[in-house]
Amino acid sequence: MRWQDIDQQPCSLARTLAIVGDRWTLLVLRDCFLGVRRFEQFQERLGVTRHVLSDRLRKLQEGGILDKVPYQQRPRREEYRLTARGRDLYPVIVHLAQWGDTYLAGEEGPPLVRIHRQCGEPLAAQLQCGHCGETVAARDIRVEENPYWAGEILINN
Amino acid sequence: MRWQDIDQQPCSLARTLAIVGDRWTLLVLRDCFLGVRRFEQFQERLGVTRHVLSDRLRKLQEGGILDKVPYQQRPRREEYRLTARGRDLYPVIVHLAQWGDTYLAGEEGPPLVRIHRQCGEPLAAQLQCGHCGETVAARDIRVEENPYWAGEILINN
DNA sequence: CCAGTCAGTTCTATTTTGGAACTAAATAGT
DNA sequence: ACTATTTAGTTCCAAAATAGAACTGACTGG
Repeated sequence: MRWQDIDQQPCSLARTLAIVGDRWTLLVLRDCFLGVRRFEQFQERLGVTRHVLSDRLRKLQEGGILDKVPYQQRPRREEYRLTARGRDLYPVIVHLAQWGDTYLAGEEGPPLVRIHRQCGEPLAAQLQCGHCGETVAARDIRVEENPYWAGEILINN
Repeated sequence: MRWQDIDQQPCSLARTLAIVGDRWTLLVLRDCFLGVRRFEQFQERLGVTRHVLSDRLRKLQEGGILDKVPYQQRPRREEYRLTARGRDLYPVIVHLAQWGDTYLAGEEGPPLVRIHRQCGEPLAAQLQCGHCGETVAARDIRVEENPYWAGEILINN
């Protein structure tokens, strides 16, 4: 199977990765959440080739994650801003970054600290169940299959 | 900059993506969390080429996310199991999948539902601050720079 | 002896990426 | 008027990664 056909699968994760799962894309989103909006600034900060950056920004736009909005006329120039849908990916970015903070940081410690404004402490990100409010670990979850795709997705061995 | 040098950056997210940010890798992890452990099963479920699968499993191993453990001798065969570090990536998988459930599912609805055993309801994943227990959105976070890398990471415009 | 299982490796063709140069549409300075 | 500068790209080619298929090795079971 070609990667470009991955969005044809029913799996929600596969479909999401069809938009954000390419090389560089999640780093582009990292910078979006740090306030970066312009092509030149993405390019300089990431070190990605302009060609690839252009492609990724277009895909993020098509996926409804970024909006391309003009910030000046004459010459017309546009910048990229997170949509509401895009902001919903924040937990993904935070958990990936926190995993790196925990397991991959050097002696100097992590380069950035995320402070939770409400409590003033560094954010210790956890997965929470919106229903009961409890903190959730992998083993607390049981997976049920949508009967429509019965037998295709879960393993039963 | 080449993608393979991305782990040289101080950014924790970049370092994490050096391990899990390649095509197919997060889908391999999805299957790990569904209980898949064997090469043939990953290959059949994902449709990824054996070559690439072999490469990704090796990188996940080297990154401490999977353990390769023998499940039989004669002929010796090995399977791949999530380590504790690997299980810590569960929130990433859940949030990516939930984003797809929300924005990309077809009329039939999402293919899988994750049930929170403790409360019996479908998981509505949220980002929680481990300090105060509150639910966190992107705008609740302020970012501070480690003085060691002063000026290199944040934008100040 | 032959077919089958499992976890890969090897091979070639196609696709994607990296690096550099180039373009377009202006503005600012000399 | 000419030149340099800014910004957001596009174009070109070489190098690297991926897709698809076949092949290997170490067995087991009939």
